[in-house]
Amino acid sequence: MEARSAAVRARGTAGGGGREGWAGHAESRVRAAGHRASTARSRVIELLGEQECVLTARDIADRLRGEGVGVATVYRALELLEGLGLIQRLDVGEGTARYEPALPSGEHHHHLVCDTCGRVSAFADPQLERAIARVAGRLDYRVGAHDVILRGECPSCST
Amino acid sequence: MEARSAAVRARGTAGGGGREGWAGHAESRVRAAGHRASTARSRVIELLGEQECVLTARDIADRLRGEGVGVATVYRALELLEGLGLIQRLDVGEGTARYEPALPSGEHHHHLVCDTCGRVSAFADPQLERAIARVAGRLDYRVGAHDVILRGECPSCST
DNA sequence: CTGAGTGCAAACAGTTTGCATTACT
DNA sequence: AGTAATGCAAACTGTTTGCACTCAG
Repeated sequence: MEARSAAVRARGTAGGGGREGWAGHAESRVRAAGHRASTARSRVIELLGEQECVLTARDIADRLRGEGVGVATVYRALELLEGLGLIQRLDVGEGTARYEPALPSGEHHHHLVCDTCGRVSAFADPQLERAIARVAGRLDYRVGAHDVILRGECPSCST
Repeated sequence: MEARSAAVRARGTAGGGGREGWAGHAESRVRAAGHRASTARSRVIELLGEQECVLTARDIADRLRGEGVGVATVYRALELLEGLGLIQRLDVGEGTARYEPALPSGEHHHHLVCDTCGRVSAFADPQLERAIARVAGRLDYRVGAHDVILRGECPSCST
């Protein structure tokens, strides 16, 4: 079995991959929610859409600073996108939040964090999802979402 | 099925519950690792042992300030205890880490976070553990630990 | 005595917020 | 023109660190 995220290509604006679709989708949802189409926010969406793996706010801010986009704007954009359910925040515990596009299909994955290099990768497993759904049903709790984080050593660090 | 943590009573220094055992265990492990038995650190351990649910560093610092224990010491104690595997850090994403005793038996649970009141509770589920073990085995990754967080609305908030 | 451990305060990192300015609509 | 959105810088929050002092061994 393989870590799913690796299968998603980061392709700039060219290809027809799933993420390009996401950026467009996000843009129109933001529009539909009554927000203006500002360039700064579009850059943030674009960047998130191009990326195959999770990005920190700092990653985004650093790469957009050259284009005159400020940190505050990045955070505000992320806040908006998260509020609309267009991105998902991931907290692996090093004090820095990471963000990734939430696919409209609802299809999602979970994360592997390397204790050595800190890199975050992704995996998906339907049986795990089923186990979670089952336990969520048992509990006296209205469960709406879930995160699973596996920690250990990635292949390149364990050599 | 029930949220397990609720079954663990917080009983001060009186009873024979599992956590009292933990405090003693932790204290001797710290000793064995070559550290002195300072009062401040003992207070932190004691407090963690009495508590039935996760505590933030601030919770601990606030409650120990009266006894002259400083914030830095709390963080240093938590760092040490985590390094020895005696406590487990939990990050639910609001920027504040939470800590709870790690039982020597290796027995552990996962957490429910209420999106409304922010309260954190616990649950355990052997089948979920099995599902995680299975997926961990499949992946090309040396998985050493895992966290599962379910988010939603707790019974008292969903009324 | 000696140094591990401490408390305080200053330093830090990530994130949020106030406000004057910019630029979609 | 009107106002959402921005950029900057200052404010905040949680955590870490430098340093002189204390107390367990």
